[in-house]
Amino acid sequence: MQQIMTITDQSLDEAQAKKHALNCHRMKPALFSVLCEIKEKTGLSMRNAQEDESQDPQLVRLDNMLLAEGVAGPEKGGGAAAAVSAATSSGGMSPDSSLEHSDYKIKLTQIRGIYHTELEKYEQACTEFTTHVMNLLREQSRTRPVTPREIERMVGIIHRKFSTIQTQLKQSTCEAVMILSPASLMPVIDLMSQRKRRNFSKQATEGLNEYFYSHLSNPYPSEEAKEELAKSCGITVSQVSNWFGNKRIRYKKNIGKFQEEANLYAMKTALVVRQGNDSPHTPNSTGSGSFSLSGSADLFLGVPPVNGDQAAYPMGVQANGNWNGRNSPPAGASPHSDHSDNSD
DNA sequence: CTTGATGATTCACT
DNA sequence: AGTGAATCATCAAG
Repeated sequence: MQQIMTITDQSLDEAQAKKHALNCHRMKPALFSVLCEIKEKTGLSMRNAQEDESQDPQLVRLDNMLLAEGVAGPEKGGGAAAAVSAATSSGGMSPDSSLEHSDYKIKLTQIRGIYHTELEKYEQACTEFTTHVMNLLREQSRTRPVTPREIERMVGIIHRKFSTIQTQLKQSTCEAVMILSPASLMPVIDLMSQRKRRNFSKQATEGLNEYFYSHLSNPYPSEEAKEELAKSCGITVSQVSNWFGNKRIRYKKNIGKFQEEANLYAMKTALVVRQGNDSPHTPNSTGSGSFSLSGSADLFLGVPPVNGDQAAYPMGVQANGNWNGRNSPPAGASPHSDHSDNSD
């Protein structure tokens, strides 16, 4: 036993020799059975039987994003040259905008290249390390009991450790692409000053607006709804909160201005509802419980386009623009305040 | 450059 | 903690 414990202190050759000697030692079978017994008693083999191999949601998200940005997916051609040709031959684009685009494409290709070489390195290192550990364990199984399940578990642990590295790689790649993509062209200096405000994508704004106007009587998404929106729009939950905060206040300040937009989204949502079945966003959080807004509850399709001045406001908001009973400024008009929910 | 739009931040309130 | 309101900072169009 002492020989085994001190084996790591010796030189490699010495250790190899000693190992061979130990393997052939007459006491080896006895030692093996003793180790088996110890193991059984301590219940080591039973521990952590559950092997939860669920996919990391963050990794999935990053994968999707990289795929969408064209960094992950299948290779489109051969490097920067292909990128340039792709940019120049991509439909009817004006010369300078295609020039800008080609620059962007080149940068994207660079990122893509770095990403792929790093990913390759990562995968190689991972498999190398895994096989190394497996070999070690197999080797050890000659002297101590090692079940296949244990090897499997060890491999799982290694993979999980490595996947954090992978996540980091993907995350930084995403960041690089994000910095690159919005303005198509951006000096590298901007890496330092990330205080810039960037508009959300059209898709994101549409998603947010859809929710806002289809919940106009109570545009306060729950935490759950915020998360869902954040996911579907590719922004963070706090950005969703910011957006709704801004939207509520700006809507309230100038309802007339938003009338057109409101009608547009009401129409849109009505169409979706009419087409039935699961819409991409959360069902409803109006509190009224029922799902019955087929053109009545929150939507206000009947309102004709108002030109600037106030005529018929959506029922969600009262004349002074209150949703809740929150601090209500000098109302003056009819204090018809109640829960504006369920406006039918 | 000006101006309006918009995302973020801050502060007070409940 | 969530929100309204004011404000700041940046973007984008003219």
